[in-house]
Formats: sequence, structure tokens, C-alpha cells
Amino acid sequence: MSQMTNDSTYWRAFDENKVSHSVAHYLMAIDHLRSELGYARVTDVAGLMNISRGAASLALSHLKEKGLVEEDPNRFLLLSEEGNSLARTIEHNFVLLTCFFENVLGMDPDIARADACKIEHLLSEESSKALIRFLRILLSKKDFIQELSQNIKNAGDVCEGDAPCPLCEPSGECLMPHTDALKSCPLQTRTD
Amino acid sequence: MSQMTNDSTYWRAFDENKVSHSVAHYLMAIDHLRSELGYARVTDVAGLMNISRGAASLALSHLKEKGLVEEDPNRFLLLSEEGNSLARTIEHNFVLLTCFFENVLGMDPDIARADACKIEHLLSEESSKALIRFLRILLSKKDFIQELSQNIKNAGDVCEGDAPCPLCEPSGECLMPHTDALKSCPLQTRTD
DNA sequence: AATCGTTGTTAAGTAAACATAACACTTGCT
DNA sequence: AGCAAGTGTTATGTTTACTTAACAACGATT
Repeated sequence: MSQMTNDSTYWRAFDENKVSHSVAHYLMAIDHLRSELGYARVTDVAGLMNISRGAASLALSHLKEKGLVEEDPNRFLLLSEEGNSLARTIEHNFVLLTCFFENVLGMDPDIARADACKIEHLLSEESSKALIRFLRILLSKKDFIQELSQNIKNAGDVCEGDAPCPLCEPSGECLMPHTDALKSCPLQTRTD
Repeated sequence: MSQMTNDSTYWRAFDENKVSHSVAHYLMAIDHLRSELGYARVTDVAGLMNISRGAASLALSHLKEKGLVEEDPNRFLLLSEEGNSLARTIEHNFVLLTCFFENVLGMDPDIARADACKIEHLLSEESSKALIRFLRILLSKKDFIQELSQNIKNAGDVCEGDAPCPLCEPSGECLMPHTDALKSCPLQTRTD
């Protein structure tokens, strides 16, 4: 156990993700087109994603080989059961993350969506499940969350000494000015 | 404004990120080696990341061209001011995300770290700032967070009808069984 | 029936990141 | 001094994911 943190290779899990960012968007494009237009062709996917038909054709034939995309009798694009599952999971993650950034952290909606889009396909099932439970609980406490996101917006960028911060305590230095490049700020040890 | 969501190209922001996942780890490897060994050479970076020296040499010379990595008078590797800034930001993001997954969501530490590692370099400065403020506030409420992460662990996977869920309400369908592939679950509209 | 437009595929090129292998250069030992 | 080991670079190849351009197949219009 804990192989990932000791064999100096755990960081490559990023590339071994089930779907890459672009694959995620191919799948969601098909899903979106089918629910909007009722069908999805190579050209539609290319148009929606703003890439060339050639690129879409190659990528999609790859996804057919991998069993994520299929064709219906009229050669329109379909998601396989697995492809559909992946697309839905990623779409759900997008919703969850956007909701968290926007409603809990009180962030700008555009930035919230942009960040969610980058992360949506990388969340583990565990994170995804925990996040949705977290949001359900937190969002039911309307007054609490209102106050919270207000406090976040108004908080300063440096810890005030009076309130000992559990984030800073382990290292003994304040993590708040983390945008300041030159401030040395030792962190918990990592193997790389 | 809101160009990102309408020009059918916003999803590529992923590839236009300032640093890729691997670049992030090259920078952090140098940082880590210098604080552990006092120096960093191509071979050390390659050894730590478990890649070939050739790959490390190429990648690092690229990073020198980009101005993120430099050499000291003895040809040991150094982070430039910008490189150092990036490394620290990403390391901070890792700490924040791990803390969130582990202490707020109550997730398994190994999974928490693995997920944080995938995301750390993708967080916008806004997310990062908001997250640290959020954690500071939340972690100061020890009893609240204790109860929260317990509730998350014990929560079921389906919404119970009695408590109207703000996540499900917009779509009218329950978002909880999001691991179930076949359950149709309309989401807020996206352009792809 | 011939042509034009759309569609999908294929070919060839680019760029990022890895791999392996061969090489040059230094350093330290004997 | 000479050789072996360690270090860094370079050459070449692979994979992924895009580009543009050429091409074949098909349908609709005239």
C-alpha cells in the first residue's frame, strides 16, 4: 500500500487517467449533440469543439477502437454504455465543482466554470462522492453558507496572529501569502 | 466577456495552462532536491522522478529557455524567480487540496493526495485564494468540521425526499446516483 | 446526367513528452 | 597516466493530439 507515494512514479497517475481532457470533451460533445439535435456526426462534433473534421475523425475512430463510441445503423455517433457512463460522471463532476467554487467559495462564475472544466475529468470517484455529500449538507444550511462565502470574500490575505490557523501551524509559517513568490514556506514533505 | 463559454474553444484552456503537469513536477523536484540535498542536478531530478536522464535533460533545457530554470556558477540547477514562484504556488495548492479532501471531505489520505496531485497545477489563483480562506474559517470550527466529515462518511448515495436538495432541484432529478451510468440526469447546459 | 456541396477519411506535418542508445566530458582510483 | 564510473547531451523513435490539404463517396440541384 501507499506505493504511489514511494516509488517515485506516483505523479504519472495523471497521464494514466482513464480519459484525457480532450477525450472527455469528445464524449460530452456527443452527449450534448444528441440531446440537442437528436444526433451527432463527426462534423457536428468538430464544429462544436471548434477543431478540424480530420482531427475529430481520427480521435473518434480511436474512441471507437477503445469501445467508448459506437455508430448507430445510420452511421451516426453513439456513446457506448461505458462512454455514456464516463460522460455523465464528468458532467456531474463539472456541476459539483462549479457549484462548490461558485456557491461555497463565492467565486466569479466564469472562473468557477473554467476551473471546474479543467478538473472535472480528474476527480476520483471517492472525491466525487464525498463532494456531492458535502454539498448536500452544506447547501441545506443556507444561512451558514451565506455567511461563509461573505467571510471568504472579505478575508485578508495574511493570517492574523490572534486566531491560530490550523493550516499554518504544522509548518510554523503562514500559508496565506502563497502568491508571494519569495516568501519561504516549508511544506509537508513530498517525495518530489 | 464570457468569451470562454461561447467561442467553442474555451475547453482548450486546459492545454494553455501556464505549466503542464510534468513541468510542475520538474520544478517541484528541483525545489525538493535543493532543500533536501542542497543541490539539484539533471541526474538527481531524473532519479527522483524516475525518468531517463535524457528526458530530464531535454525537459530541463526547455525550462531554461522558458526562463523557469537556471544554473548556478557550478552548473547546478536553480529555479528562477518565476520558477520558484510557480513551484511554491503549486506546492501550496497541493497542501490546500489535500487538507480539503482529507480533513473536510474525510477522504482516505492516499486518495486525497493522489487527487490533489492531479489538480494542484490547474487551480486558478482565485480558487487557490478562496480555498485557503475557506479552509482557515472552516478548520477553526473544529466541532463543526468533525460532525460534517462524519455526516459525509455516513451519508447514503441517494437523496431522501424529505430534504429538498439544492443540487437536484434545478434539474428535477437526483444527482446523487451519479455513478450509475444509465440514469438519465439532465444538467445545466454547456456549449459542449 | 453532370456538377456542386457536404461529409468522412486519409496523408503529411507540428509539438509536447516520454523512451533507448550512443557519445563526450569530467573525476577519482590505482 | 590510464581506465572506469558517473554525468550531461544528442540522436532517433513512439505516442497523443492537433493542423492543413487532398480525396472519395454521396445527395441534391439544375
